Amino acid sequence: MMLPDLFATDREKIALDPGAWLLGDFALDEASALLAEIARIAAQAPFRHLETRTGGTMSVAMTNCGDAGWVSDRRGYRYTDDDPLSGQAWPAMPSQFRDLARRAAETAGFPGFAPDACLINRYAPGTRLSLHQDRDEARHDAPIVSVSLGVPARFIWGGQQRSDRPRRHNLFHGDIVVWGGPARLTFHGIDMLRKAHHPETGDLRFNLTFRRARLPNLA
DNA sequence: AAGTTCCA
DNA sequence: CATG
Repeated sequence: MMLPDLFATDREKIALDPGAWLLGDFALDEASALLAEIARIAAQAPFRHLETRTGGTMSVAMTNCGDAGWVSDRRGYRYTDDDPLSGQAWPAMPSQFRDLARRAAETAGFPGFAPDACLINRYAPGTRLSLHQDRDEARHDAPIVSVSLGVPARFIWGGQQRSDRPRRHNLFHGDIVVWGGPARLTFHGIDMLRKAHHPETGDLRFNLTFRRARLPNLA
């Protein structure tokens, strides 16, 4: 509707910046199936709280699927082929994930997106993710595709410099944000999650973040 | 600073 | 107590 995103995004396509779009409700029809896949992945590669280089602990719980998974520990940030907890490869990326990410990217003007990594974030009440860039990927020509599920959150959308004043947008169950090209390294984050209830996730929010982490980006 | 704490 |  004409009203800003107070309660729902209602399949709007909102331009955040050149190369950055909020696709309201884009994944709504398949959200239940996505949550079921998350549960299957988490049974194999459990959610865990990663440490940062400086000894802090992230409040967001994370796991991954795909050929590469994002991890943080006292050595820093990087992508790994295997889950450090099990020594086994990360669970395979479900074809539904791959297809959804490709369609969302295409809708945002980035055809041919072939993600090889999907970071899965789980937010409980009080969880936050402070302003950062996604810059650990081997190439930055592929976009980022971010899928929101469950309890709504306040998305912090900054600029190309950390000092740029961020704007904020609500992200609801089924919304997707895509950013690439000139927006690929935009600073972003999530405000502290407010306690709320969603019929499919209880008081939790899940986020799928698709990236191209490794070199080949051929279809 | 993909962290936490403090303070206006 | 919420926000920056």
